[in-house]
Amino acid sequence: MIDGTRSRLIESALTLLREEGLDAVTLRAVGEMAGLSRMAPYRHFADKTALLAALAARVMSDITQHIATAVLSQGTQEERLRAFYRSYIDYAVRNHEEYRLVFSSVFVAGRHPEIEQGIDEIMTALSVDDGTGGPREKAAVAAVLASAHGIAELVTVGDLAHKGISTDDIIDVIVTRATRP
Amino acid sequence: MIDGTRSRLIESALTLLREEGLDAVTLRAVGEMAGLSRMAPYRHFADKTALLAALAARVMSDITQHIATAVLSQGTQEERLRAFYRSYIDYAVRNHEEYRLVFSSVFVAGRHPEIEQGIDEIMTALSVDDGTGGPREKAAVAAVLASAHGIAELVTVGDLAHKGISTDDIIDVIVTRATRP
DNA sequence: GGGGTATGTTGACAGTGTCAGCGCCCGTGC
DNA sequence: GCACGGGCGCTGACACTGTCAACATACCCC
Repeated sequence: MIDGTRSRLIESALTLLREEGLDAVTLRAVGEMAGLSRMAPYRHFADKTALLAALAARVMSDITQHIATAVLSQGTQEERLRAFYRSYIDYAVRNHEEYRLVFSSVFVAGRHPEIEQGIDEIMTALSVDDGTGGPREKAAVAAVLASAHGIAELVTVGDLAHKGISTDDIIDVIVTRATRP
Repeated sequence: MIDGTRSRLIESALTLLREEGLDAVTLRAVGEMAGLSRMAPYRHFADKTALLAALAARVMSDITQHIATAVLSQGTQEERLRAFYRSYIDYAVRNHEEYRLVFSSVFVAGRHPEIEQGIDEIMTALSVDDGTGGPREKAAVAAVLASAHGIAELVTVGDLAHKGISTDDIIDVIVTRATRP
């Protein structure tokens, strides 16, 4: 354990996020839950945004793991792709408070390396076949991640279920197109 | 003009959002910019979230219009699809502060009808051909919107440009697959 | 032992969303 | 003509937030 207090703070924040939502993640509450004072987080994070970025990275590694186990048990390329979409969206819908923190408006591109690294890891886990990765392959992987994320948000914000649109149908459309010879 | 003050408040909020970012959209600032006091918004919106939802709806109609003009000038189905992706992502990247408000974590599925209606409108504008819309067609339309949104967020949060992944390549992968016979 | 660094604490402050309560104006019914 | 009620607006007050400053304590190296 390199820095026990730091990770204890992150775990406290994660618990608060899961049990009471993003609004409940205040520096005071995080400090208290970790058995410390309200200003303690400042010894480990520059400010609240930095704590949230670390929390987001923590969540992303959770997502990556959740997906990895779901994908690994599958055989064909098509099955793996389908399992990826299902498990990704499943995670996002079930834990949408923490999921959406990751893409929350507090983060700006190029300013939070840990988040971008998390995205990298998901992409790497996704591109099983060709580690070489020409620009075209990279783009294909990005397309998969992008559409998975898009579906997840459309479901949680746009309430697709009540529009008579099934998540499985969307996945089916995409996977069928992607695996067509 | 049904309710002048209400829309003036929304426009003030939009100006603040564009010029100073989401954090600058406080009830006090909005009221002041509209020439009113800090509590004035409460006569027109239940609370701050309601104001933000109305603002999001306002932004969505902007997006819809921006896309509609870009798509209309195109001929073939493939060209239209490509124009849709380009203009959607272009808007999101250029105005990402307001764009991401729409999918911001303040909104929960099923609780903000104006936002869901906005999503409906974009989808309707998208499905030019078959207004009939079987479940399969609806899913296809949702897939397009989802992937466009996903790319937009991956670009603004994940900083794809610095990973050597081109937005145009992603669009190309998707459009090619979608329009393949 | 002495000093420096890492860690944690309390005090204070400006800014926020929101509840209460008060004032003004205007249309309606008597 | 006038009381009245509702729509619209205002200020006062409050609890809560992130954060700056200043101070305390523990530990390590010389």
